[in-house]
Amino acid sequence: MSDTRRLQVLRAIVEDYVQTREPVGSRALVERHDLEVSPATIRNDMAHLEEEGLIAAPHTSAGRIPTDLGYRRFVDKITEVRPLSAAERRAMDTLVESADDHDSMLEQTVRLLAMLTNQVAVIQHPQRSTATIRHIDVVSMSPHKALTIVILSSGKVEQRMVTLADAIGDDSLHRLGQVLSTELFNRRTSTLPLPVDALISRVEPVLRPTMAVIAQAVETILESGRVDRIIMAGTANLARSGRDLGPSIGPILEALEEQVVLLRLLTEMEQDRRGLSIRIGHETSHDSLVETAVVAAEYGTHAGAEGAKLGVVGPTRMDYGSTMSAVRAMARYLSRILSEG
Amino acid sequence: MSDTRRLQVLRAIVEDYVQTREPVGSRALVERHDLEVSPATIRNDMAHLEEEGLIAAPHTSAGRIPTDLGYRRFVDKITEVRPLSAAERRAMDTLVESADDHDSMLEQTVRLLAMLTNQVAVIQHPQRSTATIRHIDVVSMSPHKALTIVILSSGKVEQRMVTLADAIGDDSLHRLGQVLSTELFNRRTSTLPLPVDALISRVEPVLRPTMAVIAQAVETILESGRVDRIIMAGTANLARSGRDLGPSIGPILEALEEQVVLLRLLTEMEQDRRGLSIRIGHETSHDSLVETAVVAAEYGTHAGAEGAKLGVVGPTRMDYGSTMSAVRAMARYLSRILSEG
DNA sequence: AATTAGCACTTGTACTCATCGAGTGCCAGA
DNA sequence: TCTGGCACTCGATGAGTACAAGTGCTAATT
Repeated sequence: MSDTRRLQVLRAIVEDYVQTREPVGSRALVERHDLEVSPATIRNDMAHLEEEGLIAAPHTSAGRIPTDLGYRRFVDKITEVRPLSAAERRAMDTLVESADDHDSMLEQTVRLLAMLTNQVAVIQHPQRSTATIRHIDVVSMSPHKALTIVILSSGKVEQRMVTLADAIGDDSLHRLGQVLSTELFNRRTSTLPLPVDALISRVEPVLRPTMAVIAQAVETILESGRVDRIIMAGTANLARSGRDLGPSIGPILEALEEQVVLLRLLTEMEQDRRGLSIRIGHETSHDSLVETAVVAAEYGTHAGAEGAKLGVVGPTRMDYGSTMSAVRAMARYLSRILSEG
Repeated sequence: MSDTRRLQVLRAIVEDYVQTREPVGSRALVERHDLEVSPATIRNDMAHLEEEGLIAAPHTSAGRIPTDLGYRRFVDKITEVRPLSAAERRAMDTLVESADDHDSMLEQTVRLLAMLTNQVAVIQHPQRSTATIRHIDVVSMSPHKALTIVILSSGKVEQRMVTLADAIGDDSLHRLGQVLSTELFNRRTSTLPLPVDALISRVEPVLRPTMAVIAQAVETILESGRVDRIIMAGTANLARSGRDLGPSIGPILEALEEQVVLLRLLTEMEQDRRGLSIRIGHETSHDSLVETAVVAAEYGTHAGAEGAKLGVVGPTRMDYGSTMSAVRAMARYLSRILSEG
């Protein structure tokens, strides 16, 4: 009773099903793959696999399809992470050229990932906790409006408009910015609250109410940096693989738009030894995602530090091999670019 | 031959069809609306309307459904822009609270609009041509990296990372920022190219190569401001109204992700006397949007100036009355907030 | 012990055919 | 100008049938 053949059968079932999107039977299996045994033998193996819960038959007289568990074993034990094709690598290299600012970098990345995988791609904004304050600027916009701008070591630029009680001149505002810059330089964004009183005492009395307002704004900016965000691309691909997802693409889109769900999922997911995190079907523990799988990888961190993830969301019936390779390559590529500068 | 009754019939057909999504027949019509005539009379009217191309029968023995032209007349001649409900108004008022920076303001707006209308909402980033430069900052990020930041009068903040050949100190970079700020203050973003040579001559020789790089970055930033962008929300709503759009929601999503299409469409659309722009079905002159309608309105401009638009995209079979009112109210509301500061 | 051939059985799919009902168009009459 | 009546069209629905794919099991084979 060769145990290895069973795995071979499972592999064949997954591959065929992924390709044809139809339940696969014993006859077709021996024909398409060079298993040197008869259909009857395969049937026995399939019966075993079914007992183990790795495959299931939608109807008595239909072939078998992999269960979530079946995909899981396939992913864990069988499939190899495929190397990237030349074309894919080339596509990635064009990315760096259009790398303007930090945000659009992420945006380009997620688009490319969506294109490469033909699926919905998502990327998490990097956690900001390790970033430090690089510079703070206060610019007058109108007599009673000022824009507070915080520049972080990660290259991210945050802004917030504040309303001032008094009309303050451009110069004075600018000075406030300088004070804030000096006082808070290199401070971790995660260490809150700010020493607002100390900051206020650094400026002459007439500016103090204004300083209070602006320090408050800075604090709000830093505060808001804690809630993560997600960028998404390729939702149209969802529709394309619509047949795989039943008529239920509505709920899926909703779940994706509801960034909270995805964020929690992404942060919960733990990387395996290959540097990938995968959740299949019910493993997502979210009802509207039972027919989808999430493949993700961390980026931007050197071993250990808590990092943000990027990945794709697609039907459980997806080509795991190439998806996994694309996601991992993308994560590595982005990490490299980000660390380079 | 009361012409007004015909319009009444058209209105009834549109309203019933929008509500029931089923072809509406003469009998149902007289029952549901208090037209004080017999079905036969209605049939005559319908025959006329069909001749005019306002309605059509999917099959010989089915009721009628409005054509694009029918919707068009309905929108132009019949429907009234409904006032907002109290709940809707309340929802809008909560918006201003979460109004952090400029970008997230737009983002919140488009989300709210999507929620209110249960449709896909889009918003165009404001044209920047009338904006002026408010402040420019150069911040050192690492020995050979600097972040160039441009703050515009519209409240928008743009950034770009540049690589420096020489290692330049924080102070020197800051001075470059000051020079740029002073020289370019209040300059229109649309007047390019920059007087790069003049700028360079303003700083001591040792900083000149650096200034060249940074001036170039500023120019790139201003340049890129010309291409508009679109923010979208509520794509999940597309799926919900899937039955109205046939199985074709894939192409629609693609067209929406392809921002160019939508951008051109939005800018082409002209406002009618009610302050609304509407394109129905084929009027969008885009194949994958033949089953959709776009309702948009300008925002952020005081009479005449070229402005950006916001709007929704939904099935032609939509509730035009409430959609129109929501879009217009949203545009006005946003305009007010933006002008207030 | 593993494999195979054969066979009865299940069940979803495709197809045909008849029926039904909603709705029309048109004509004749009010 | 409107209305009642009527013949006609055509999609939807449901029943019945044949078919094909695929299984599980048993008995024979290696």
